Amino acid sequence: MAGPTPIALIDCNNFYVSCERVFNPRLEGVPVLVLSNNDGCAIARSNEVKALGIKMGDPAFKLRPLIEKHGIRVFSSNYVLYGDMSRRVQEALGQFSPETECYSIDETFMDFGGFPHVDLWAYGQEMRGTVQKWTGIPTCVGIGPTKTLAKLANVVAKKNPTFGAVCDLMEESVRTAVLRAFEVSDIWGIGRATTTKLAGLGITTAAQLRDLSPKQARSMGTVVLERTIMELRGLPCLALEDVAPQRKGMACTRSFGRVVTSKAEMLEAVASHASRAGEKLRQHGLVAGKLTAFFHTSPHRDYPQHHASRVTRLFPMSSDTPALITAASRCVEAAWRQGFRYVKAGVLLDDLCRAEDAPRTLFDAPTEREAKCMATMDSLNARFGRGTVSLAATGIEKGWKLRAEHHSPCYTTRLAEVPVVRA
DNA sequence: TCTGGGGTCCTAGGACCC
DNA sequence: TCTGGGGTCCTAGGACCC
Repeated sequence: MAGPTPIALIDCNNFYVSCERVFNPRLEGVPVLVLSNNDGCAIARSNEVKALGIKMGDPAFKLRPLIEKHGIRVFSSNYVLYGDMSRRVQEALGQFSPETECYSIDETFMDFGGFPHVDLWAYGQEMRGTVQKWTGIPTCVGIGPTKTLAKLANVVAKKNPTFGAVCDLMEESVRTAVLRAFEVSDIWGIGRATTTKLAGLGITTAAQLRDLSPKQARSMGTVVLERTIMELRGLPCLALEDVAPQRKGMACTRSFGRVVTSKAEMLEAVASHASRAGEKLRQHGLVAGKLTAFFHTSPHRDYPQHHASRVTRLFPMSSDTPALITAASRCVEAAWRQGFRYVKAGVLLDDLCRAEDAPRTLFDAPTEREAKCMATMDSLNARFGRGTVSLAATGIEKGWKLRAEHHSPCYTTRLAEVPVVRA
């Protein structure tokens, strides 16, 4: 009888930092930090930066002294570049398994079943080598009988150099030894709240959690915790999803580059988010049935706080920018309260479905003309750059737009920014 | 001065029904 | 004194992830 199917997780090391380094080799060996949108906080750190004690999510303004002292190279996040590099990594991985699940921008689950005579550790190394050669991105590989164990193995491969960047936990005895030394808070699916609860039971290692009775887990947590325990025991509860499921919601939200206090500016900002949301819907061939607009003050400040949010149905379901802007503006008008210092706003879309599956109504006959108009706008913006054509409601000045002061070039997707090699 | 953005899943509780 | 039992559907909020 065949054993359990090995699942591999390949994860790019410090992905955003590695992307910047591919095109700027001088960043090799020096501390590099990538900031979130609005240059707000740390979201990717080179090993040198991690060694300085800088944590994920640390606010940038608090890091300024460290940045200067250690000459940390700082970048605004460049999602166009990272997205394109991710696509290239995926392409390189395709040849190593017929079944892969692109789990996030820098992680892929792969079914390693079906080649039982292959040394999985060596196979993992070969895969890493190929990705490195094709894209310049360094990776680590974790292998185990379940997704949770593959994730865990990947963390071990990253942290513990003795594994040589590939950690295979298919062997029960190796697994037990590793689980005993693995902190429960580092397990996939165990966050802060659960860690605290488990600590109350004296559970601090992965091995202890594995040995907790699923019944007890169910009573103190949820079915999610119960599944994690089964997965730690090597019994798969989470399937490899090689076809991406239909997405259920979509969000376009941004912090402002500065505080917003006027309704006129809020209407502009929310109209802009609605406009981007429309573009995203059309890109995916989707329509939405529900729209939420929200805005709020900064929870980190002492000012009077206000969180505003309104939901509205879209009927008929739509991806039409003017329709979304109208709905979003109504929400803002209804929720607006003067006298607060707002720092963030957004538009959320729910009840998504494919445009062709949307229920018809008696009154949505004229959509063809609108669809044509949107298609024309999208193609102009694709050809000449985002924002070439936009609705007046989204504003002209956009003084509230976010900051990005350390942006690297779009090396791989914008012709004018392709790197030039001089002889 | 200054703290991201975009997702998923699960549960409890209310409304409603027979 | 003393007010059923069992469904469904929906939503808000929590927890977690990258």
